[in-house]
Formats: sequence, structure tokens, C-alpha cells
Amino acid sequence: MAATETRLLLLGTVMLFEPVNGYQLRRELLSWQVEDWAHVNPGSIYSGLSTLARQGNLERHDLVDGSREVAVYTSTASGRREFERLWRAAVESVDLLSPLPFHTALALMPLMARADVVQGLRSRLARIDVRIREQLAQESQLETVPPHVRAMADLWMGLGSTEREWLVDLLGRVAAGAFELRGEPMTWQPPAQDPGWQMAGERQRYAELIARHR
Amino acid sequence: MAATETRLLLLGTVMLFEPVNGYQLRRELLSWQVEDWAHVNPGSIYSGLSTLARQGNLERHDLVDGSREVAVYTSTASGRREFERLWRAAVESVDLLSPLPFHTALALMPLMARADVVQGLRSRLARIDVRIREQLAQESQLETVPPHVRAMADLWMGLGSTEREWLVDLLGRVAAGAFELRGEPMTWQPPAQDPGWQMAGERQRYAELIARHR
DNA sequence: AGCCAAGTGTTCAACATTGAACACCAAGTC
DNA sequence: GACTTGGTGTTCAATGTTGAACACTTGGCT
Repeated sequence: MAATETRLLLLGTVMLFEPVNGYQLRRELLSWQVEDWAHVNPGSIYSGLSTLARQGNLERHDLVDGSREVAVYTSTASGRREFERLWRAAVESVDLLSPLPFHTALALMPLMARADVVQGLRSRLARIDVRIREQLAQESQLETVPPHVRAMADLWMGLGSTEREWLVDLLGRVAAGAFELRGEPMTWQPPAQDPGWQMAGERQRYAELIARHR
Repeated sequence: MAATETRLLLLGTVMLFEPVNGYQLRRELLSWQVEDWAHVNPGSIYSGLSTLARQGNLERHDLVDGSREVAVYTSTASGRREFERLWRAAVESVDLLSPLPFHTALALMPLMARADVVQGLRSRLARIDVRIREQLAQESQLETVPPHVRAMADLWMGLGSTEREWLVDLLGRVAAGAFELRGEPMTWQPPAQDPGWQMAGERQRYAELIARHR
């Protein structure tokens, strides 16, 4: 959680599925194959959720569901503001060797409004251009560096340009209305075997228990 | 240190400069601009060094240099074996979203013999090809996934091909004898303002103190 | 000589991460 | 009805990370 990407991911995933418990989140994240890239193991989900709750970004409800106690989380108004802040920061973070925050933000793009996404991506593009220019400027003093470091710089340049090209295309499509973002009608539906789909019943029950408890 | 890249980096940097103290390492890593990519802050250098010493991969010498106590580290035989293991693992780790281990291994390439570097890079290439094939195979079932996730997959594909192309080139050059690797005559010299150069005197003194103490 | 600023070298308490292990339930199976 | 198997939901002690702060030295300035 030192890195903000776990905060962002948990906060966003709770917003997608709330009210939701830790195990449901874990199942959903596994099904996205997020375990592959973000490094979420059971422990960090639970400790991350409780940290976010302590900070007032999530609210924890200790419900009794049948004979069983469950810790169910919902987002708070300040948590949703925090999500926007984190999302913006992540989408603008240009670091070739830590691409996780950016990819996490991309995965959670549908939680942001179109104008914010366009603005965030534009800002990222500007930063990438700065990076590329800096890199080109340093090209001249490459004799001061061992040859294998120069090979690394070449790779960075290549990866940078690849991302830039892709980003220009994405930006164009988002600006032209592609994808379904926050506040827009949702037509895309997950396949039936998606656990996020299957847990709809439990989440409904949680919502009722929370409402009754107020 | 959960991630192995800090272990690899510290072990390798000690091998480059031993005998060396924590502050000298920090200075050197800063001058490489390693702070930018690996996330080494003062604390993790010292705790990493002491962990490596506890495990028998480094030896710690508490020297008295002038009026001052200094903790100076040297590598052990088992530490050098551990370095080779970690290096191989890092160079073969294909994970688009955690490229740090690979780039750390690249930076430390001169500590490995040419045959090992060639073998490691070949093995990486094979793994990248597997990844790319898997990705292409999943292309068919892309309707089961929200559209923005497909855009992410496109980026991954692009980054993967960019790295592959670069890797083929690098492999060719290493196989053809480019770069100066372990056990080969060193002709390249760091510029005079490099701290690694400047600390030569202190390291000489440390070496004598250690020798006397045996 | 006294004082400040910058450099050197390290520690440590607060905090986060890890993943194995726990406790429980439901649904078989013999 | 005892007994395993697999899923659900969570905790916790061990370990690692963080970066501010400490303690000391050196060199310059008045």
C-alpha cells in the first residue's frame, strides 16, 4: 500500500461492486487476472480495506448475514473524491519502470466521466512528450555512460514511442465518444460466468441489511 | 525487499565496489539516477544490507576508520552464487507491468560472463514469444471483456513487440562480442566526476583494514 | 575562536505487506 | 451419521519498508 496503486484499485473496485466484502473483491480481482499484474494477495486486500476505512474513504459495516458475521464495505463521499485524485495522479504518472499505476487507472476508466478521462490522457501525453525530449537531449552526452546503459536508453526510447502512438489513438477514440464511461448508459454486459454477476444476490441482501440498520 | 530487485541491486553493487559502506552505495546509486527507477531510499539500503549479511550473502566488517566507526560490506562466495541465481531469474522475468527486475539485471550485466548473458537473453526471448502467442490466442475471445480492456491488451501487444525487436538486436550484439563483460579486459572508464571513481581511496583503506584484521 | 552549512554514515519507530493458517459451512460419500 | 472435500471469509505474527532524524565531521566565514 506504500504504492498508491493498491489504494486506487481497492477503492475503485469497491465503488464498482458496493456493498461488498473482502472475499468477493478477491474473487472478482482474480477473475480479471489482476493477480497477474497488480500484486494483490488476500492479506493486502483486507489490510488495505481497513486502512481505507480508518481514513474515512470507505465505511465498514459489520453485518450478520444468516448465522455469519461479514465485514461489508461501501464508499464514502470523501472516498469518491480521493478516488478521483488518485486516478488523476495515476494516469499522469509517466514512469517506464513502474507502469502499474497507469494500467490500474486504465482498468478503472469507466468510473470517471468522459471529460476527466480526456483531460487526464491529454496531460499524460504532454508529460510523455517532455520525457522523450529530455531523453533526446541527453543523447549527446552518451559517452559519459557505459555502453550497456546506452542500450537500456534505446529500449526506453522505443517503449516510450510505442506508448505515445497508442495513447494518441486512444485519446482520439475517447474524445470521439468510444467506451462507456461514468454517467453514460451501459450497454455492455459481462458474460454469465463472471463472479461479479453471480454475486449480485448477496450484494442486494447486504444493501437491505445496511438500510435496515440505519 | 519483498521484491527481489532490491536484493539483486544491492548484491550486485556491492560486488562492483567492495569493500564499501552504505553511504557510498547510496551516493553511487543516486549518481546512476537509479533512484528514479528502482525505489531505493536510505532506509532500504541499510536494512537490505543487513538482511543480506544475516543470510550469509554479504560479510559485514565493523571497521574503525580514523576516529569513526564504519560498517563495510564485502561479498561472500555464497552471495556471489546467489547473485547469479537472482540475475538469471530477473532476466527471464517477463512481466510487462513489473519491468524493474529485468532492467536491474540489464544494468548489472557486466557482472556476468558472456555465455551466461547470451543464455539468459535467449531464454527471455523464448518466454516473450510464448507470451505473444498466448496473447494472440486470447484475441478471439475478446467479446467477453469490456472494450477498454481490449485497448489495454493492444498496448501490451505493442510494448511486447517493441521489446522483442530490441532484444533480438541486443542478443545479436552480445553474441557478436559487444560490451565488456565479466572476465574480459575493461577499456571503458567512468568520467572523473563519478563518485565511484572518487571513492577509490577510501575503499583501498577499507581493504587494508580488513586484511590487517584477519 | 565561534558559528553555520553542508556532507557523511546510520538508526529506528511507525507503518505496510505477506501468505499461511484458522474457523466455519455445505454438499457429497461410504 | 461420521468423514472428507471444497468453498467462504478473515486474522495475525513475522518480516520488510519508509524517510525523518540523529550524531558526528569538515570547511568556510566573520
